[in-house]
Amino acid sequence: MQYQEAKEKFISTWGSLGSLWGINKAMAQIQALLFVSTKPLATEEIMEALKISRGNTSMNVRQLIDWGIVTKELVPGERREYFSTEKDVQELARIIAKERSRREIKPVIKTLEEISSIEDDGSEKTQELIKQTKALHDLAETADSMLEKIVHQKQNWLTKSLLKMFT
Amino acid sequence: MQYQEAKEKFISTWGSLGSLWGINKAMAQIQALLFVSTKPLATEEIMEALKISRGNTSMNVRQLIDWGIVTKELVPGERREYFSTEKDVQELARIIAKERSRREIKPVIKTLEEISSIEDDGSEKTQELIKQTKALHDLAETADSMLEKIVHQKQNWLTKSLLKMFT
DNA sequence: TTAAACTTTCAATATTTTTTGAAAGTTTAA
DNA sequence: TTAAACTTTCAAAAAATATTGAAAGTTTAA
Repeated sequence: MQYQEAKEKFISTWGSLGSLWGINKAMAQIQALLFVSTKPLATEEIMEALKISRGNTSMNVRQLIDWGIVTKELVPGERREYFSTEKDVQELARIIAKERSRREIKPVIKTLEEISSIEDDGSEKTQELIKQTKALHDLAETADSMLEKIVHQKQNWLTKSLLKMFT
Repeated sequence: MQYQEAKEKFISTWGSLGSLWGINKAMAQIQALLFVSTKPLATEEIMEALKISRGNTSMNVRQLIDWGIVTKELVPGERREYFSTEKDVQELARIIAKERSRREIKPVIKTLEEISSIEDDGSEKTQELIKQTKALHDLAETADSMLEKIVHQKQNWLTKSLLKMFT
């Protein structure tokens, strides 16, 4: 496998993986492209490399910036914007974990809380609903607080956590 | 909020959450319905409750069985099949973690391994590709082995792991 | 100012994913 | 056997999601 092939394979693998971490294909591919690029890229270069439209590039780059994964690089004397992504995988993982918690897990916890606190009319089905939503609520809270604590450790959190956990 | 409303809210919340753990809406809704049901349900009852077609019900129940989340219950003297889901949330989480690792993380690790082991021609861009895919590969491996170890702990793994990790 | 060089927006279009429903398949009891 | 009671399959349709591209907007330099 040569460079070009390997690079394309990486971008497409990472792209189709987008759904796993909750972003769309183009967004994931742009991030992948920047991730292995040796220098910041401009809109035009991204369009060219991924064969996607200007509009698509613009919107998805904006979203990546929203997520805090991509930053604008201003090159002195140049008008156009260049983009680069966080290159440290652990930092990347921290950002993603934090955003997913905020965007998805937290709202679910809130909803489960609401549901599990409906009035208990004593019927078996109501009690089952309360019991099961409470159990899920507790699981979600535990998982989220785990995520949160992980996210607050900066350096080498994953490795450190692993060591603590299994020694 | 009354029982029926609460139940519907639970099913729809859980359903739209499906994407978070990698399954489609109908599948997640069926699981949610069974999760708060006080007894196993037949195809007809699921169709009725979720207003989905027979074909859709059949295929998604089958997938849930594939995942190991739902089991057939044979009621003596009845021909039709009844279905129920794992009711213990921790066991549920274990099954999901295990399946996602098998279906998604493991194949990605393999691909990253392939890409990061291309021949180093000495050029800057090749070295960057190798370096970055290696970093992702290592992160994915660490995360997956963490998941794997968690998954092997049976009782109260989440709580136990948390305690170990943050004390 | 003006206009060139860029970025953003969004309605229309294309693509992907999910769902339907009717036909085919299977199982069981008589 | 047969036929009733069920389940599965899958091509077509619908729904959801992503993408395009041209027009509108913005910024900068002269």
